[in-house]
Amino acid sequence: MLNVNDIRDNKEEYIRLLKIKNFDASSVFEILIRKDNDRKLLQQKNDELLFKANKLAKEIGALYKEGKKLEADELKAKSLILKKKTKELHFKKESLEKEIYEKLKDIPNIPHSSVTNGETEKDNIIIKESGKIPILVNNALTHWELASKYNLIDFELGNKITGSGFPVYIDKGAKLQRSLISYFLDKNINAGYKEFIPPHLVNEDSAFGTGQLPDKDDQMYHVKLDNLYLIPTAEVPITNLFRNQIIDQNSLPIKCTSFTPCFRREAGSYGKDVRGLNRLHQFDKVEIVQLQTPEKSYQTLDEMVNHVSNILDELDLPYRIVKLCGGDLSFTSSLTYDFEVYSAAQKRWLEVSSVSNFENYQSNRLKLRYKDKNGKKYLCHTLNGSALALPRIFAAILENYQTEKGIIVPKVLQSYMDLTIIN
RNA sequence: GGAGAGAUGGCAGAGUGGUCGAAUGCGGUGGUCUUGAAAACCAUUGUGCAGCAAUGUACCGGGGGUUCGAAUCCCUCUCUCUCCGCCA
Repeated sequence: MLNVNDIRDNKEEYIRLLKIKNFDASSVFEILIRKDNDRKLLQQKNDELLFKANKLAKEIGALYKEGKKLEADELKAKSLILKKKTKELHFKKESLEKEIYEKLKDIPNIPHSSVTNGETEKDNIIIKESGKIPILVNNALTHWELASKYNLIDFELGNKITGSGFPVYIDKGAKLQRSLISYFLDKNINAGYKEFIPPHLVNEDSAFGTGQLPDKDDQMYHVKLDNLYLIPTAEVPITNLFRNQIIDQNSLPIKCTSFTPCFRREAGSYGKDVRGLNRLHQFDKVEIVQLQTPEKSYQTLDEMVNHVSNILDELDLPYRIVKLCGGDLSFTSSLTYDFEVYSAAQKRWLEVSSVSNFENYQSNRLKLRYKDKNGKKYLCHTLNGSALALPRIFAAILENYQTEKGIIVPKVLQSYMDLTIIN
């Protein structure tokens, strides 16, 4: 969520930048600034009245002690009038604040100045391509065919016990999955990230803090009886670890990593690119999260992008990094780089990571701040990315590493798998 | 699921109608002392909002109420803990 003071200070620039996200902010900003000015006036007036009322109350107390009951009763009458007025002002202010909030929550985050115009993913900019696309055997199989051929994943069993989008990993499939998780976590920990295993269900406050509520509640699984939500990503519990905190600047950046399953209803996306592991309701992901000062957050974003690149290099998968255009950028992000690996049998690029800087859009809502040497408080910048999402990496490994003899295990995974080929 | 207790500043913990934004201890920060450190001593140390500032105002789990005046009384919600039961 943006805050009004920033909007007031940077109005024209914000309007210009939000156009890149195809959001016309000019009239909303006018309304917001006007309402906020009204709010300030109300605050001043109300404080003044309360000041008087507080003073009267003290005087009344003193008079009672002196036994001057009559004079005290006179002041009481005065005080009652004041009290009535302050109550009125209080409610006015409250409703004004609510109106301001309602407007603010519908304004997307300001894109970074380097974000380009564009409507859809077609307008994204490929900033790096790496690795070479493998030449596959003649009748190369897709990952779902390979998964079934080598009995690595049973999609039918998942249908039986839950429904579509809930695969069952079996035997070497399960081990490959587990190896990838361990490998990713080890890489992240070596890069200075601290590992967390958070709860997989979160309360309303947490879902609100990272912005899934109030608007995206239909994308989360909801446990009604306890009013808890299954996490759609580790970002939710991990970022919320720091909700309502004031962090010492010296302890920034804070770097966290976490492996969790992710649960997504994916309402409305049925029937679209959903074969095999391409789109699931439950999938595993290793996430990285950083908290950083505004001055260094873009440096940190680059660092995170390099880190993810490094993992994909080691896995020897062909990938490209895409910088999202304004139209494709998410509501809450200022700048996002997507990582896509090439899945050679499907002949498709699959998104496996999305690394974003949210600047203070999340932290404003989370009340996540840091304190500098002089004790001044500022909102943190929050960043996160996948390092990495499992299913599509799994898919790409099966497809790209397939040979007539079986699926070669990528070098860096061999020690985890205790195996060099799946056949 | 049954019974009970509780929610106060970074933590611990006092405070049952005015002098309480809140004692005290621990912790943090700064200083004195010291060659340095420890100890000791002194000072300082919550957050939001409004204001250039002085300052004002709000906040003692959330919401509502009583009162001239509420951390303190009443109502309500939420959460936490303890014991019993069940169970990994």
